[in-house]
Amino acid sequence: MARTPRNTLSSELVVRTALQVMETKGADGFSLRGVAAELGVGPMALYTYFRNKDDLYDAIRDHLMALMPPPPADLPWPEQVRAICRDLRVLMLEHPCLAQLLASRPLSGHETARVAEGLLSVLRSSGLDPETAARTHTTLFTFVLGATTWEIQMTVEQSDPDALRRLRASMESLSSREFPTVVELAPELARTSGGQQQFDYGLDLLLAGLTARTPS
Amino acid sequence: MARTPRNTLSSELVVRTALQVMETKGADGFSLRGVAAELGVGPMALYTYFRNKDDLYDAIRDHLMALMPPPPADLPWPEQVRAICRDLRVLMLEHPCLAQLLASRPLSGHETARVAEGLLSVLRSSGLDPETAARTHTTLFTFVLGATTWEIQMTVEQSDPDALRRLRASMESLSSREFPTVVELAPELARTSGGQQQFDYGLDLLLAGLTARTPS
DNA sequence: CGTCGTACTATACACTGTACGTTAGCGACC
DNA sequence: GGTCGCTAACGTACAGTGTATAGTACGACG
Repeated sequence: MARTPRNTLSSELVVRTALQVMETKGADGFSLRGVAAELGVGPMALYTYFRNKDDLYDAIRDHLMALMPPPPADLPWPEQVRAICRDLRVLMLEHPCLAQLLASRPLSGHETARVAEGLLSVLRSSGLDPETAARTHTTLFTFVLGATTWEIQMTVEQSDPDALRRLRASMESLSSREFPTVVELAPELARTSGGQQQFDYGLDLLLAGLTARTPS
Repeated sequence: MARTPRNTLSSELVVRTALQVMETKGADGFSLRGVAAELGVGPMALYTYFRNKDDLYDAIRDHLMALMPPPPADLPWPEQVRAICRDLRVLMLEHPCLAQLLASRPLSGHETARVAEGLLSVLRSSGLDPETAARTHTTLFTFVLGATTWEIQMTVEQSDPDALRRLRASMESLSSREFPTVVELAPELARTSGGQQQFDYGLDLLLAGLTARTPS
């Protein structure tokens, strides 16, 4: 057997390859065996560097979070918050698997902490007390997570013509007597869902509520 | 072979059993073979009623959405919105698999439309124009989805002592020089994340932003 | 040069979803 | 009442999955 020489692997290399496989085959088509094959290595070789698949997921997540730009200084704090949230959305859109990685596993890792530090310190230095800062952080994070996850979902779905056709069919099967508002607004919902405008609309609502409650 | 008599199955029965399996074994331990076994039937029997696993997922989702209570009338519209969002959160907490079912598949189905109709009609009759109503609906839905998905995630994680221990370890490994705010607020984050209070905090921000922009 | 730890391999197991072809129970019709 | 056809449920099979366990050869170090 043409045994691969030792020390050709490293956790860095495994993570990079895993990420590449994820972006190529999608998060669903991702498998340890696929990564191993890409590396020209047996499936069990990965277990030298990661305890299991979830462990590798965590590493990929942190690898992606490293791509988050630093928060822009020299702006009023609501604008800084807005920028961070937008940056996270953009990163998730560029790497759709990130959405699933963030939603399905608890946060951990150095780079993830770095991003949290950025947002939390802005909130704290804006005058929010510790509890409110923590609550606001969680609210903003889960908002971005939910909104962007949904946005990705929609765009994936609309790129599959078969699924799109079935979705249209199920929409048109709705009685406009039973669900008048849904039928009326279906075009609006389809048109507006997704996109930066939709995201900013929700983010603006949150920030408006937030600035309204902070003492001047 | 003791062949089971014909017409012992029905889509209703399959969905109910599938839901039961999901709540028993968790959404991850769910499998078609598990459902079939529970029904005392071969795996392929399910394909008479559902085209594939995703199709069954959609049916389960709609089955759960049927449990959403009707929106309470005779309240100012922001309170109606609040009630609907809270009801959806409660339903998701009672049936944790619902979170994944909502996040991973496009919406469809009769009961799902019923819920959407409830929220949309409140928004419309509050005076919002069609586009804003649609945007607001999407914002509220994705907020509830993100916040509650995260809440479920946290509670699941905190019930697994092994994962909890590793999470604490990774928290304590953070340098308080590099991440002072994260370290400072870690207790707050752990204490406040999850729970109705956290949910209501975010919901209040959204509603405050919303009422601030509606012409009296 | 010998030895030891470990990075990688091989094999195996218990699963998964589902494509394909078969069979038998039931309702309907003669 | 007997027969036929439809189709619900079956059995088999395949290509995958994650990972437990045991083995093997290579690189570094004494």
